Amino acid sequence: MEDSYKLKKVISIGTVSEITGLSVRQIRYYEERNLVEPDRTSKGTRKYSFSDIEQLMIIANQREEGVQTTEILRELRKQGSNQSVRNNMIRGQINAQFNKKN
Amino acid sequence: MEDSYKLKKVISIGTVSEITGLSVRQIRYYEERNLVEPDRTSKGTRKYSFSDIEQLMIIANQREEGVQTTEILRELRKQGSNQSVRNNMIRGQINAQFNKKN
DNA sequence: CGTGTAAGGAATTCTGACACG
DNA sequence: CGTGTAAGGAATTCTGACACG
Repeated sequence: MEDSYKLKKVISIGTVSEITGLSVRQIRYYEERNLVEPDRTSKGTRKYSFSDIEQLMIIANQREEGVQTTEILRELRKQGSNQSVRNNMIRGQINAQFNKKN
Repeated sequence: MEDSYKLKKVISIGTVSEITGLSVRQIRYYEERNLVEPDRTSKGTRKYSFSDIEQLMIIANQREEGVQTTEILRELRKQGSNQSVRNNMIRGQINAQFNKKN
């Protein structure tokens, strides 16, 4: 009836912190490094989707292995691990990019 | 990997209010009338699932038609419109109840 | 580079209650 | 019965910055 539950950005940062085990500081920092892109409410509070949370858990694992954020960013883009985006929208555009760049 | 996105209670009341168009007061009142049952964080703030939101939209429609909360409660229980619960857990128990009471 | 923390302010949420009806 | 609102307090979130490394 609505959108995909997985993609809807409705979860605030404190809850994301609890679920992922990351500190609020870390989550904000990963945004600064363009590893996640929450929505903002009219008053500026961040809202995340379940998909974002999964992305953050991938990031957390990479960080544990000592991978730097810049490296993680590359990998995320290369592998297209953000499957939700690929599955749900602009699939054509992304495919086009794949055909071009790879 | 995790649970069903639809059932996980992670959305705070302000966001639920925006999505459903109901006032925060109304949402709390429907809880008081046992029409929804959010989780509570350790510090007492309510957390709702997408399923709860759908439930609330059903309630909103009923209320617009002038149906009283007590009546809505009966209908919800009778029709088992909370499909997510039925689909995802204690299906056996609920079936048992159906066989008993109907 | 990645993350902690104290700082000050703004916005959220909570409960119990009074109001109207 | 269902919902608005003012009240006071507690907890959340935000940003920019300093710290360590």
